[in-house]
Amino acid sequence: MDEKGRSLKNNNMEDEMDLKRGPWTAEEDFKLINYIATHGEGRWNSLSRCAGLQRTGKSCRLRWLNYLRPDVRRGNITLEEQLLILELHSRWGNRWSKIAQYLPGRTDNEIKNYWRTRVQKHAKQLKCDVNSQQFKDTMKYLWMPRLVERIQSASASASAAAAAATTTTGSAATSSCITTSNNQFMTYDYNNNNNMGQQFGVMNNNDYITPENSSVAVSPVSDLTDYYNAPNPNPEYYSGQVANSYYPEQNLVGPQMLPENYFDYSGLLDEDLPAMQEQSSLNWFENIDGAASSSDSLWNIGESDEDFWFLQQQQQFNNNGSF
DNA sequence: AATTATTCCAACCGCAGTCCT
DNA sequence: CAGGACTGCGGTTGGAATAAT
Repeated sequence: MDEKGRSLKNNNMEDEMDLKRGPWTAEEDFKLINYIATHGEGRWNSLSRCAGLQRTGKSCRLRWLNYLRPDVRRGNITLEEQLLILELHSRWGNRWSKIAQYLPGRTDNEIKNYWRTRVQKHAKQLKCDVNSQQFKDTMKYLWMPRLVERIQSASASASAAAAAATTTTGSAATSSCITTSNNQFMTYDYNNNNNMGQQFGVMNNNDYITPENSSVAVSPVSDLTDYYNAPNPNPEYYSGQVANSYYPEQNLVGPQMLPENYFDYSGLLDEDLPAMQEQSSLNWFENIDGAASSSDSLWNIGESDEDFWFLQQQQQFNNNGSF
């Protein structure tokens, strides 16, 4: 047995050597970092030997990728990251590495852990299977809109604070926009009290350029309120048929038909994702971190309140058969 | 304060696909 | 082309930390 009490199955020649398992020591980390700094990564088995580590190549690779790599982003998963994880998981399922590609600095392992510990926990609390339609609907119609609401709330607070700090006397923001690196944006219409009023959509950067012309902004854009309130140019945009084309695995007809102004991610297209990746970071995550820190995680801080709220909503759903 | 339960996450495993000789 | 080595992925485990009793 190893340090963690696991049985040591020898499935290749390397394991028959006296290789170390279990937690890495600082000395081992140091050796690995130094070696990679000099020689680069890859060829993990030989790397392990050459670096003087009594570890399998696999173990070295994992340690480097999940922990030691300089661009590994540590700390709580932000609200925005949670939102993206939920969205991408609904799209791709347990394709953790694929999902991780769109959360710069986050590892597949971390996302997988997040899903198992946080999301599955809530499915358990609701006494439903994490893969059930009920839970998927709950995520789509309750959690994700709720997350957007919280994100917008946090960004609105940040904007207000920033405005106060600069003693700017602009008009009151009635809506807020988070733009991403390319042409993704999330918006919440504060004139619409319906939680389902949030949307994901696509706009060109030409349409909205942030004050700093940065790739990202969390800023009041009251002048865009009309834009968001305007009838959608494509009426089918919100139709069940269109929704079904984005969520083909779900039969969104009848009682499961999407509510009007449902929480729509249709603007987040697969072909947009590589562009997001190219930006090397989803700056909107970075930008909102400070603002979101007070409500760091839906499932962390204030968790009991969220749980209560969530269970209430779920109960309502159970009573009414709809949200 | 002590004990028990729960949560979190680093590290492991087996498997499948790819690369190399 | 075959077979072994390597790499990457998703699933699982178990110990440390934290919360609840």
